Amino acid sequence: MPVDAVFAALADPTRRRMVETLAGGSTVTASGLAAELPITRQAVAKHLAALRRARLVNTKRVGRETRYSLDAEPLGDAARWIATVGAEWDERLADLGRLLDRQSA
Amino acid sequence: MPVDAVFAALADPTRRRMVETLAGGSTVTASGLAAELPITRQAVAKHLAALRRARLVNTKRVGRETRYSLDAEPLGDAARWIATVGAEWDERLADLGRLLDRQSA
DNA sequence: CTAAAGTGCAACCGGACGGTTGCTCTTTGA
DNA sequence: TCAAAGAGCAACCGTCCGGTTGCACTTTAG
Repeated sequence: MPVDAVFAALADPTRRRMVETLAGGSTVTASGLAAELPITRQAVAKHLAALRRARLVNTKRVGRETRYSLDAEPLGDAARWIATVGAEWDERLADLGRLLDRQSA
Repeated sequence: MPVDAVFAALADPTRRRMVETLAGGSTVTASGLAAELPITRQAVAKHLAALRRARLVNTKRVGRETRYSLDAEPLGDAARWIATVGAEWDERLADLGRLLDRQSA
């Protein structure tokens, strides 16, 4: 299941911060990203690999640097799962509400 | 950050399946859940503990059994994060964000 | 009263994870 | 041309995770 990798990727705060940075539409390199974070460039590269595993990020080699950009489509899959489960929950609440209305009348 | 625990909880397929089961509104015990899964009762208990850490599940002790029920509210937090970062990318995610804002108001 | 059911706690195991250091390779710019 | 920049690969370390077994405790049912 690809949604596994998406939720796993989003579970790490460093990775979420990276996604937030990329959300503006900017492309970034591992070294550039590491300059703004308290971790090593290699650690950043590992996080970016996890995001790439979740298809949340695209890579493009330009000369000696690798530029990463966001692909938000897998986010839709995760959101869809949440919305589905939540819909059943809301349906249950709707049922409970109708029951209470009937009993109070 | 509580959203850490939510995404981490949803990253495991067994845990997502449990949430789907609970989404119907039913309450369940660790033993009852283990009967339908290919894992031990103790493993189920650990998964339920992870869901409880994410506030996705409520516990209620009744006699000798512990009954678990779903609390979908933290799902809204996760969905809201996704909708925020993905709003510029996907109009559907923007719609989800507006929906969540309306429901929380 | 006693045995079974349901739970909780603790220890253990293999593997994945976050992070580091060290090295090599390619590309670029002065 | 040659050193610096950017990246990739590999090994290592401590910790967490999913899962198991074993045991003790409480509650229920016959």
